[in-house]
Amino acid sequence: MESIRKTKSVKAILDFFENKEEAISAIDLVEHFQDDMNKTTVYRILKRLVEIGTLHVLNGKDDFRWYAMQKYTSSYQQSETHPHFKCHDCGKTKCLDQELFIPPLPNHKILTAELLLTGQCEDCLS
Amino acid sequence: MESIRKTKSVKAILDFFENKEEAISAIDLVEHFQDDMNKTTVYRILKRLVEIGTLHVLNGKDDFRWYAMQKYTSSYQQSETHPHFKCHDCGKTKCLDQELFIPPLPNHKILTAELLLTGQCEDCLS
DNA sequence: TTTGTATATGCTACTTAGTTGCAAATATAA
DNA sequence: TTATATTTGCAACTAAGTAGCATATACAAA
Repeated sequence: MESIRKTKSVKAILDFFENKEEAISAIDLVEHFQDDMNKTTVYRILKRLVEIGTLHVLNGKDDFRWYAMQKYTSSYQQSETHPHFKCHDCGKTKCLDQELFIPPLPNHKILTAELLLTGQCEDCLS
Repeated sequence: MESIRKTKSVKAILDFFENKEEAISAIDLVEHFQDDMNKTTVYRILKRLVEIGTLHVLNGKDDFRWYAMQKYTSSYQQSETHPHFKCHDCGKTKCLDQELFIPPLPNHKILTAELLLTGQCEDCLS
Protein backbone atom coordinates (compact mmCIF):
# COMPACT_ATOMS: atom_id res chain seq x y z
CA MET A 1 0.00 0.00 0.00
CA GLU A 2 1.50 3.28 -1.11
CA SER A 3 1.41 6.35 1.03
CA ILE A 4 0.92 9.98 0.18
CA ARG A 5 2.56 13.11 1.52
CA LYS A 6 0.81 14.90 4.34
CA THR A 7 0.68 18.30 2.74
CA LYS A 8 -1.33 21.21 4.08
CA SER A 9 -4.03 20.55 1.48
CA VAL A 10 -4.24 16.84 2.24
CA LYS A 11 -4.56 17.56 5.96
CA ALA A 12 -7.27 20.12 5.34
CA ILE A 13 -9.31 17.66 3.29
CA LEU A 14 -8.83 14.84 5.78
CA ASP A 15 -9.89 17.16 8.61
CA PHE A 16 -13.00 17.99 6.67
CA PHE A 17 -13.96 14.35 6.33
CA GLU A 18 -13.07 13.50 9.91
CA ASN A 19 -16.03 12.16 11.86
CA LYS A 20 -18.40 12.83 8.96
CA GLU A 21 -20.96 10.14 8.37
CA GLU A 22 -22.01 11.80 5.16
CA ALA A 23 -20.60 11.60 1.70
CA ILE A 24 -19.44 14.83 0.11
CA SER A 25 -19.36 15.61 -3.57
CA ALA A 26 -16.20 16.72 -5.31
CA ILE A 27 -17.97 19.91 -6.32
CA ASP A 28 -18.84 20.79 -2.75
CA LEU A 29 -15.25 20.24 -1.74
CA VAL A 30 -13.93 22.40 -4.55
CA GLU A 31 -16.29 25.16 -3.48
CA HIS A 32 -15.49 24.76 0.21
CA PHE A 33 -11.75 25.01 -0.39
CA GLN A 34 -11.81 27.54 -3.18
CA ASP A 35 -9.77 30.04 -1.16
CA ASP A 36 -7.34 27.44 0.10
CA MET A 37 -6.43 25.33 -2.88
CA ASN A 38 -6.88 24.88 -6.58
CA LYS A 39 -9.73 22.73 -7.85
CA THR A 40 -7.27 20.53 -9.70
CA THR A 41 -5.59 19.85 -6.38
CA VAL A 42 -8.87 18.85 -4.79
CA TYR A 43 -9.58 16.33 -7.51
CA ARG A 44 -6.07 14.95 -7.35
CA ILE A 45 -6.10 14.56 -3.57
CA LEU A 46 -9.49 12.83 -3.70
CA LYS A 47 -8.15 10.43 -6.27
CA ARG A 48 -5.10 9.64 -4.14
CA LEU A 49 -7.14 9.17 -0.98
CA VAL A 50 -9.35 6.68 -2.80
CA GLU A 51 -6.32 4.85 -4.14
CA ILE A 52 -4.79 4.36 -0.72
CA GLY A 53 -8.15 3.32 0.71
CA THR A 54 -8.82 6.26 3.00
CA LEU A 55 -11.93 7.35 1.13
CA HIS A 56 -14.45 5.46 -0.91
CA VAL A 57 -16.39 6.80 -3.83
CA LEU A 58 -19.96 6.39 -4.98
CA ASN A 59 -21.93 7.66 -7.92
CA GLY A 60 -24.87 9.90 -7.14
CA LYS A 61 -28.20 9.52 -8.85
CA ASP A 62 -28.61 12.77 -10.71
CA ASP A 63 -25.33 14.27 -9.76
CA PHE A 64 -21.75 13.29 -9.67
CA ARG A 65 -19.15 11.48 -7.62
CA TRP A 66 -19.46 11.47 -3.86
CA TYR A 67 -16.70 10.69 -1.42
CA ALA A 68 -16.84 9.43 2.15
CA MET A 69 -14.54 8.06 4.80
CA GLN A 70 -13.76 4.39 4.53
CA LYS A 71 -15.37 3.03 7.68
CA TYR A 72 -13.89 -0.41 7.96
CA THR A 73 -10.24 -0.26 7.05
CA SER A 74 -10.04 -3.96 7.73
CA SER A 75 -9.78 -6.14 4.69
CA TYR A 76 -9.10 -5.16 1.14
CA GLN A 77 -12.01 -3.46 -0.60
CA GLN A 78 -14.50 -5.19 1.67
CA SER A 79 -16.07 -1.95 2.67
CA GLU A 80 -17.19 -0.92 -0.80
CA THR A 81 -20.28 -2.97 -0.30
CA HIS A 82 -22.43 -0.97 2.05
CA PRO A 83 -25.52 0.83 0.70
CA HIS A 84 -25.98 4.58 0.64
CA PHE A 85 -29.01 6.74 1.21
CA LYS A 86 -29.53 10.18 -0.26
CA CYS A 87 -32.26 12.46 1.06
CA HIS A 88 -34.21 14.38 -1.56
CA ASP A 89 -34.89 17.20 0.88
CA CYS A 90 -31.69 18.00 2.72
CA GLY A 91 -29.45 16.53 0.06
CA LYS A 92 -27.28 14.63 2.52
CA THR A 93 -25.90 11.27 1.49
CA LYS A 94 -25.22 8.78 4.27
CA CYS A 95 -23.33 5.51 4.41
CA LEU A 96 -25.55 2.76 5.81
CA ASP A 97 -24.31 0.05 8.10
CA GLN A 98 -26.49 -2.68 6.66
CA GLU A 99 -24.85 -5.50 4.81
CA LEU A 100 -25.62 -5.36 1.12
CA PHE A 101 -27.54 -8.28 -0.33
CA ILE A 102 -26.18 -9.26 -3.72
CA PRO A 103 -28.51 -11.39 -5.82
CA PRO A 104 -27.04 -14.68 -7.05
CA LEU A 105 -25.91 -14.46 -10.67
CA PRO A 106 -24.90 -17.80 -12.18
CA ASN A 107 -21.90 -17.66 -14.51
CA HIS A 108 -21.04 -14.11 -13.57
CA LYS A 109 -18.09 -12.86 -11.60
CA ILE A 110 -19.19 -9.94 -9.47
CA LEU A 111 -16.46 -7.47 -8.60
CA THR A 112 -18.32 -4.44 -7.29
CA ALA A 113 -21.81 -3.72 -6.03
CA GLU A 114 -23.36 -0.38 -5.35
CA LEU A 115 -26.80 0.23 -3.90
CA LEU A 116 -28.13 3.76 -3.76
CA LEU A 117 -31.42 4.50 -2.02
CA THR A 118 -33.10 7.87 -2.22
CA GLY A 119 -36.04 9.33 -0.36
CA GLN A 120 -36.57 11.25 2.86
CA CYS A 121 -34.35 10.85 5.89
CA GLU A 122 -35.59 10.84 9.47
CA ASP A 123 -34.75 14.50 10.00
CA CYS A 124 -36.79 15.57 6.98
CA LEU A 125 -39.80 13.33 7.68
CA SER A 126 -41.76 15.83 9.73
CA MET B 1 -49.98 9.83 -18.83
CA GLU B 2 -48.98 12.20 -21.61
CA SER B 3 -48.07 11.02 -25.06
CA ILE B 4 -45.44 12.18 -27.49
CA ARG B 5 -45.47 12.61 -31.24
CA LYS B 6 -44.25 9.69 -33.29
CA THR B 7 -41.71 11.57 -35.34
CA LYS B 8 -39.14 9.93 -37.56
CA SER B 9 -36.47 10.43 -34.90
CA VAL B 10 -38.61 8.98 -32.12
CA LYS B 11 -39.39 5.92 -34.22
CA ALA B 12 -35.72 5.43 -35.03
CA ILE B 13 -34.75 5.52 -31.38
CA LEU B 14 -37.57 3.20 -30.35
CA ASP B 15 -36.58 0.77 -33.09
CA PHE B 16 -33.05 0.80 -31.79
CA PHE B 17 -34.18 -0.14 -28.28
CA GLU B 18 -36.66 -2.74 -29.50
CA ASN B 19 -35.89 -6.21 -28.14
CA LYS B 20 -32.66 -5.01 -26.58
CA GLU B 21 -31.95 -6.43 -23.14
CA GLU B 22 -29.04 -4.07 -22.72
CA ALA B 23 -28.91 -0.54 -21.56
CA ILE B 24 -27.43 2.02 -23.92
CA SER B 25 -25.68 5.20 -22.97
CA ALA B 26 -26.82 8.56 -24.27
CA ILE B 27 -23.37 9.05 -25.77
CA ASP B 28 -23.57 5.84 -27.74
CA LEU B 29 -26.96 6.86 -29.09
CA VAL B 30 -25.73 10.29 -30.08
CA GLU B 31 -22.87 8.67 -31.95
CA HIS B 32 -25.06 6.02 -33.54
CA PHE B 33 -27.52 8.58 -34.86
CA GLN B 34 -25.06 11.32 -35.69
CA ASP B 35 -25.99 11.27 -39.36
CA ASP B 36 -29.71 11.08 -38.70
CA MET B 37 -30.44 13.57 -36.00
CA ASN B 38 -28.93 16.25 -33.83
CA LYS B 39 -27.48 15.31 -30.47
CA THR B 40 -29.85 17.75 -28.77
CA THR B 41 -32.72 15.82 -30.30
CA VAL B 42 -31.38 12.54 -28.96
CA TYR B 43 -31.18 13.89 -25.43
CA ARG B 44 -34.64 15.41 -25.66
CA ILE B 45 -36.24 12.25 -26.99
CA LEU B 46 -34.59 10.16 -24.28
CA LYS B 47 -35.91 12.53 -21.68
CA ARG B 48 -39.43 12.32 -23.09
CA LEU B 49 -39.36 8.53 -23.35
CA VAL B 50 -38.36 8.32 -19.70
CA GLU B 51 -41.13 10.75 -18.74
CA ILE B 52 -43.82 8.70 -20.41
CA GLY B 53 -42.40 5.48 -18.95
CA THR B 54 -41.15 3.81 -22.12
CA LEU B 55 -37.54 3.86 -21.01
CA HIS B 56 -35.90 3.80 -17.65
CA VAL B 57 -32.61 5.37 -16.76
CA LEU B 58 -29.73 4.29 -14.59
CA ASN B 59 -26.46 5.84 -13.60
CA GLY B 60 -23.32 4.07 -14.67
CA LYS B 61 -20.38 3.58 -12.36
CA ASP B 62 -17.63 5.47 -14.06
CA ASP B 63 -19.59 6.79 -16.93
CA PHE B 64 -22.86 8.47 -17.53
CA ARG B 65 -26.54 7.86 -17.90
CA TRP B 66 -27.75 4.63 -19.42
CA TYR B 67 -31.17 3.98 -20.88
CA ALA B 68 -33.08 0.75 -21.37
CA MET B 69 -36.57 -0.42 -22.25
CA GLN B 70 -39.02 -0.48 -19.41
CA LYS B 71 -39.73 -4.19 -19.08
CA TYR B 72 -42.79 -4.30 -16.90
CA THR B 73 -45.15 -1.60 -17.95
CA SER B 74 -47.53 -2.81 -15.30
CA SER B 75 -47.86 -0.54 -12.33
CA TYR B 76 -46.55 2.94 -11.87
CA GLN B 77 -42.79 3.16 -11.39
CA GLN B 78 -42.66 -0.39 -10.02
CA SER B 79 -40.12 -1.44 -12.53
CA GLU B 80 -37.41 0.98 -11.49
CA THR B 81 -36.34 -1.52 -8.88
CA HIS B 82 -34.49 -4.21 -10.76
CA PRO B 83 -30.69 -4.45 -10.49
CA HIS B 84 -28.29 -3.92 -13.35
CA PHE B 85 -25.05 -5.62 -14.24
CA LYS B 86 -22.23 -4.06 -16.21
CA CYS B 87 -19.43 -6.17 -17.63
CA HIS B 88 -15.95 -4.71 -17.32
CA ASP B 89 -14.80 -6.53 -20.44
CA CYS B 90 -17.47 -6.15 -23.10
CA GLY B 91 -18.97 -3.03 -21.58
CA LYS B 92 -22.55 -4.24 -21.89
CA THR B 93 -25.04 -3.28 -19.22
CA LYS B 94 -27.94 -5.68 -18.67
CA CYS B 95 -31.17 -5.39 -16.75
CA LEU B 96 -31.54 -8.26 -14.30
CA ASP B 97 -34.80 -9.97 -13.54
CA GLN B 98 -34.10 -10.52 -9.86
CA GLU B 99 -36.17 -8.67 -7.35
CA LEU B 100 -34.14 -6.06 -5.56
CA PHE B 101 -33.75 -6.48 -1.83
CA ILE B 102 -34.05 -3.16 -0.06
CA PRO B 103 -32.68 -3.13 3.48
CA PRO B 104 -35.11 -1.95 6.16
CA LEU B 105 -34.49 1.66 7.16
CA PRO B 106 -36.53 2.79 10.16
CA ASN B 107 -37.80 6.35 9.97
CA HIS B 108 -36.89 6.73 6.35
CA LYS B 109 -39.15 6.99 3.34
CA ILE B 110 -37.53 5.21 0.44
CA LEU B 111 -38.56 6.44 -2.98
CA THR B 112 -35.99 4.94 -5.34
CA ALA B 113 -33.45 2.16 -5.17
CA GLU B 114 -30.70 1.41 -7.63
CA LEU B 115 -28.33 -1.52 -7.49
CA LEU B 116 -25.47 -1.68 -9.94
CA LEU B 117 -23.24 -4.73 -10.08
CA THR B 118 -20.08 -4.85 -12.13
CA GLY B 119 -17.76 -7.69 -13.05
CA GLN B 120 -17.54 -10.22 -15.84
CA CYS B 121 -20.53 -11.58 -17.67
CA GLU B 122 -20.95 -15.16 -18.79
CA ASP B 123 -19.80 -14.42 -22.32
CA CYS B 124 -16.57 -12.88 -21.11
CA LEU B 125 -15.78 -15.54 -18.48
CA SER B 126 -13.70 -17.78 -20.69
C1' DT C 1 20.50 21.14 9.74
C1' DT C 2 21.18 21.07 5.08
C1' DT C 3 20.44 19.18 0.67
C1' DG C 4 18.62 16.29 -3.18
C1' DT C 5 14.76 14.55 -5.30
C1' DA C 6 10.42 12.49 -5.90
C1' DT C 7 5.99 14.09 -5.15
C1' DA C 8 2.52 17.69 -5.01
C1' DT C 9 0.57 22.17 -6.42
C1' DG C 10 -1.08 26.26 -9.22
C1' DC C 11 -2.25 27.90 -13.36
C1' DT C 12 -4.00 27.95 -17.82
C1' DA C 13 -6.10 25.81 -21.30
C1' DC C 14 -8.59 22.07 -22.69
C1' DT C 15 -12.23 18.20 -23.27
C1' DT C 16 -16.71 16.74 -23.38
C1' DA C 17 -21.56 15.51 -21.55
C1' DG C 18 -25.43 17.71 -21.43
C1' DT C 19 -28.41 22.24 -21.84
C1' DT C 20 -30.66 26.56 -23.64
C1' DG C 21 -32.79 29.90 -26.79
C1' DC C 22 -34.78 30.66 -30.89
C1' DA C 23 -36.31 30.26 -35.57
C1' DA C 24 -37.91 26.82 -38.76
C1' DA C 25 -40.28 22.44 -39.55
C1' DT C 26 -43.73 18.93 -38.79
C1' DA C 27 -47.31 15.81 -36.51
C1' DT C 28 -51.85 15.79 -35.47
C1' DA C 29 -56.45 17.36 -34.32
C1' DA C 30 -60.20 20.11 -36.07
C1' DT D 1 -56.72 21.71 -45.72
C1' DT D 2 -55.51 24.50 -42.07
C1' DA D 3 -54.16 26.00 -37.42
C1' DT D 4 -51.32 25.24 -33.68
C1' DA D 5 -48.85 22.87 -30.25
C1' DT D 6 -44.95 20.05 -30.36
C1' DT D 7 -40.52 18.92 -32.16
C1' DT D 8 -36.13 19.73 -34.48
C1' DG D 9 -31.59 21.84 -35.95
C1' DC D 10 -28.23 24.90 -35.05
C1' DA D 11 -25.04 27.47 -32.57
C1' DA D 12 -23.54 28.94 -28.48
C1' DC D 13 -23.18 27.91 -23.83
C1' DT D 14 -22.36 25.62 -18.97
C1' DA D 15 -19.83 23.06 -15.95
C1' DA D 16 -17.31 18.74 -14.24
C1' DG D 17 -13.30 16.91 -14.62
C1' DT D 18 -8.41 16.51 -16.91
C1' DA D 19 -3.60 17.47 -18.86
C1' DG D 20 0.91 19.81 -19.40
C1' DC D 21 4.33 22.12 -17.40
C1' DA D 22 6.88 25.15 -14.43
C1' DT D 23 7.33 25.95 -9.55
C1' DA D 24 7.09 24.60 -4.76
C1' DT D 25 7.36 21.50 -0.90
C1' DA D 26 7.59 17.06 2.07
C1' DC D 27 10.67 14.02 3.55
C1' DA D 28 14.60 10.91 3.50
C1' DA D 29 19.50 10.71 3.55
C1' DA D 30 23.83 12.81 4.55
